[in-house]
Amino acid sequence: MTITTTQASSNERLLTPGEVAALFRVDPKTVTRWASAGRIGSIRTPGGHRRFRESEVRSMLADLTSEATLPPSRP
Amino acid sequence: MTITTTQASSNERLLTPGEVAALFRVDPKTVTRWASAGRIGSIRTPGGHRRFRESEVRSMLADLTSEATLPPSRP
DNA sequence: TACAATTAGGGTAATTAGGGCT
DNA sequence: ATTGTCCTAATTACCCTAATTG
Repeated sequence: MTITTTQASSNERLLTPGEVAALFRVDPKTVTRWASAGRIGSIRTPGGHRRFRESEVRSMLADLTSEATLPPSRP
Repeated sequence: MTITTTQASSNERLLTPGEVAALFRVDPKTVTRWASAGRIGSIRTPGGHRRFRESEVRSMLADLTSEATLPPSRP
């Protein structure tokens, strides 16, 4: 099952640095550093504050779930 | 408009390696080894640091507790 | 306009990753 | 075989003030 939420960027829900930080269990400053380093896409408000695409954040969380790929059981 | 949050694992509370280590009374490095060996699920921050699901950790702790509390239960 | 909360910056501690070793 | 400790490099957390947000 592949939920391909291909939403236009206009309808995309945006998250604040604090919300993203809560999801990753990190400090909001850390999310800012990710954006500065280009590790996560960001949109700037006219005042300079960052906003993040919810779909991108969720996919990052889901993708990094499994650490060690469990090999299939030996028959 | 009612958005039924279909978030499988994203809104799960996460714990840091140090927090998990404190709960198990082990060194944080040991928790890292568990993750590398696939004995415990882990999520990676974009920077490479690991986060662990609180529910999974609690479940593992419950198993330890029952093992330490209950006498050998198999006839 | 004023207000409380959040964020952007910059600097300095504290954790963590990774490997190797006992 | 699993855990603990030592090391370095990298990432993250907490301190501050000023600006933006809603």
